[in-house]
Amino acid sequence: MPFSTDTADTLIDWFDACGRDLPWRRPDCDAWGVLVSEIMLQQTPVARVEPIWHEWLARWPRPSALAAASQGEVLRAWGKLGYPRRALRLHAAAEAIARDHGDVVPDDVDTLLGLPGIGAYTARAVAAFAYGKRAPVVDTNVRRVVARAVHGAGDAGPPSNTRDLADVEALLPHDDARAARLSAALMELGALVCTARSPKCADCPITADCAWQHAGRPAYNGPAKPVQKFAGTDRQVRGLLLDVLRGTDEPVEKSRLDVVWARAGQRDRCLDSLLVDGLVEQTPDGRFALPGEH
DNA sequence: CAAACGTGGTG
DNA sequence: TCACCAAGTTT
Repeated sequence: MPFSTDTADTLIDWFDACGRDLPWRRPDCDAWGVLVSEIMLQQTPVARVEPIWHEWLARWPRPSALAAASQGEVLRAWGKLGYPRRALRLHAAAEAIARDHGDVVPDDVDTLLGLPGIGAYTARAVAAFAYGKRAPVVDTNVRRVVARAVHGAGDAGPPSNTRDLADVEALLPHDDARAARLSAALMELGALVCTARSPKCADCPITADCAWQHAGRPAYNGPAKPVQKFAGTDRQVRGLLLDVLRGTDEPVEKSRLDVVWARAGQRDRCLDSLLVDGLVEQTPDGRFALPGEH
C-alpha cells in the first residue's frame, strides 16, 4: 500500500525542515562528491566519514584526479574508515569514469551498476541524490522504515533485493524530483527518528499513517539477525597488518608485520589474502608495502 | 543465499 | 563489559 500524496509531502517537508546539513547534500556538491560520500558511507557512520570526505574532495575534486593517484596514496588517505577494498574499488571506478565517461559520473542506474564497488543501493542513491532521478533507494534505514510504517513490523526481516526494491518503488511519487526528495527523506527518517534502538516516535512526522503504531508497536518476531564477531577474526588481523603499512613511507621487513599477531598461521594467511586482494604489495627485495608506491 | 569484509561509538 | 549498530558489495 503506497503512501498517500499527503504522507509523501509531509515527509518531504519534514526533511526540508529537519534533515541534516551534510556537505554532500549542498547544492555546490557535484555527482562526484555524492559518489565518494556514498562509497564512504557504506557500513560507516556519518561522523567518521565527514572529515575524510572533505580531504578527498579537496585533494581529488574530479574522478581523473583520483585516478592519477597511486593505490597506496588512496589507501593512506582512506585511513581507518574500514573495509579498505572500498577505496581500491572507488579508485578503479574513477579510472573507468575518467576513461570511458568523459570524467563525468554516469547518471543512469545500469551504467552505474557496471562500475566497481557500486551495487544496488549506491547506483540508485547516485541517480536520485546527484541527478534528481526517480529510483528506489533501499538501504538499512529505508528497509526499517518500510517494515514499520508500511508493514507494521518491529523491524525489517532478512533482505531480499527484488522484494525490497518493489516495496520502495511503490511508495515513490511519479514525479522525478519529488521521488528523489522522498528517497532522501525516508533514509533520513530512519537515521534520525525511526532508529533501530529506541525509535523517537514522539518526533515522527508520520505517526498518524504508521502501520506499526496502529498495530501497537509489536516487537520484531522475525529470524534473529546474525551477529558479526570481530575480535580474533581475520578481519581484525588484516586491519592490524594494514595499519602498520599505512604508518610507514618505506617498505617494511616481514618481522615488522609478525609482531602484530601472535598466531603465525593466521597471520600469514591474512598477509597472503591482503596480497591477493591487492591491498599489499611485495617489493623485489621481499619487503612489504602499500601497492603502487615502490 | 550465506559468509567475508574494518573500525569505533554506544546503551 | 560487550553485543549491537553504522548510507553495502562481492563471491
